[in-house]
Amino acid sequence: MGRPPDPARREATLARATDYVLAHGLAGLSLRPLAAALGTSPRMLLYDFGSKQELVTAVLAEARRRGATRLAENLPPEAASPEERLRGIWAWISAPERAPYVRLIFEVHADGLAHPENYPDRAEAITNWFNTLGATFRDIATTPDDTVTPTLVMAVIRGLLFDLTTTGDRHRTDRALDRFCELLR
Amino acid sequence: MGRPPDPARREATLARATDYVLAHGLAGLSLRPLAAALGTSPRMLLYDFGSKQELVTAVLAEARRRGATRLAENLPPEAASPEERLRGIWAWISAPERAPYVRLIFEVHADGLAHPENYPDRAEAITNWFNTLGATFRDIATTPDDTVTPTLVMAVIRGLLFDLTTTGDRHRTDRALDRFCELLR
DNA sequence: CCATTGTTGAAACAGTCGTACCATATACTG
DNA sequence: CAGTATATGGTACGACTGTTTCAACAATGG
Repeated sequence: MGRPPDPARREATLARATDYVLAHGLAGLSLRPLAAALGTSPRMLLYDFGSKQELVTAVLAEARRRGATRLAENLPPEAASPEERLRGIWAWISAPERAPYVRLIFEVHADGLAHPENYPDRAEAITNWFNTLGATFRDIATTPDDTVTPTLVMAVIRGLLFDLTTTGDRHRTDRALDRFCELLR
Repeated sequence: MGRPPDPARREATLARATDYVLAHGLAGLSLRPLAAALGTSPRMLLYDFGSKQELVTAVLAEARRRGATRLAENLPPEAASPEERLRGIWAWISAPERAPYVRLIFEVHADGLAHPENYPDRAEAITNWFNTLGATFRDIATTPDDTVTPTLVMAVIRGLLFDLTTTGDRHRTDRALDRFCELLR
């Protein structure tokens, strides 16, 4: 008996909170402004998520879920050559529409360096869909279980993203990827 | 007339504040704990630096200055081959002793993504000594004023640092650099 | 109706933050 | 000595933080 629970409310809040975090970043996140933007109250956020830390964890999980989904939708066909796939992924991840996700990745990484205790599964949590991405390049590896080539490919992508987000110099970063493709041949 | 100013105090405070920031990170930096650790008071920090923001700016400038100095001291000789220089720089920057600097770089980068207004000269401030570093590889460029190859080299280093600081997997990241060296030949 | 369970608002708590204000101490000149 | 400039300590302000407490309201079942 009693009033039936409404799990949909928490889901809806989580989705909109994730939008908010992607738009405003993780660094200065505060319950009151977040609640105001979501049309709810800090009281309800804690009611639904228990604590700010748990809310953040849930938001990051949701963001990761979204990223993985969007990536799966936009992966170049298996049939394409490794180079075509690399170019496709770079074009996708470096597009302005992905900027909020990219920023969040760097924010989480930096926060994880200062507070590792908040990210118990940091290796998986942060690099999860980067690793998924890296698996795409397994066929340019030297041996079947070579993890080194995917690591290098991912490092180039991450490093160029660092550069691009800092300097905004798209031409130079695009050409650096071209150069890497040449080296891979 | 009057009591003579003591500029050395500000310098000493700046040096020790830089130590503190390198040890504790930028993210949660707060005047009271900082002052306590330095044996001074928030009052004096503001007296010497004007505001927290100006103090942070000064600390970052000092950290950058130190990084450039340490780098200059440890640069492999000009005579060495590009590959030897790349390996030397990787060994230097990825050493545990450089971890505080590396963390600070990633923290500043992430903060700059969220608050670009605090880093008016971000392209220079953040990438300054990375660019200095990149200049070291000018001779493996395809043309005299090629900025693309240094960009790629720096991206590999930054990307591998991201990976190493996240996963702690030194073996895999070291081998990824080996692989990059092979590609460069 | 009542009892029960889920939901929500308003307010307060205990703390931290950067910073400003006021007094005082210190070290120098004349 | 007085005069004057720098250097400090102490304190308080106003705004914020995550979280708790208490009360009320809503929707169900009996």
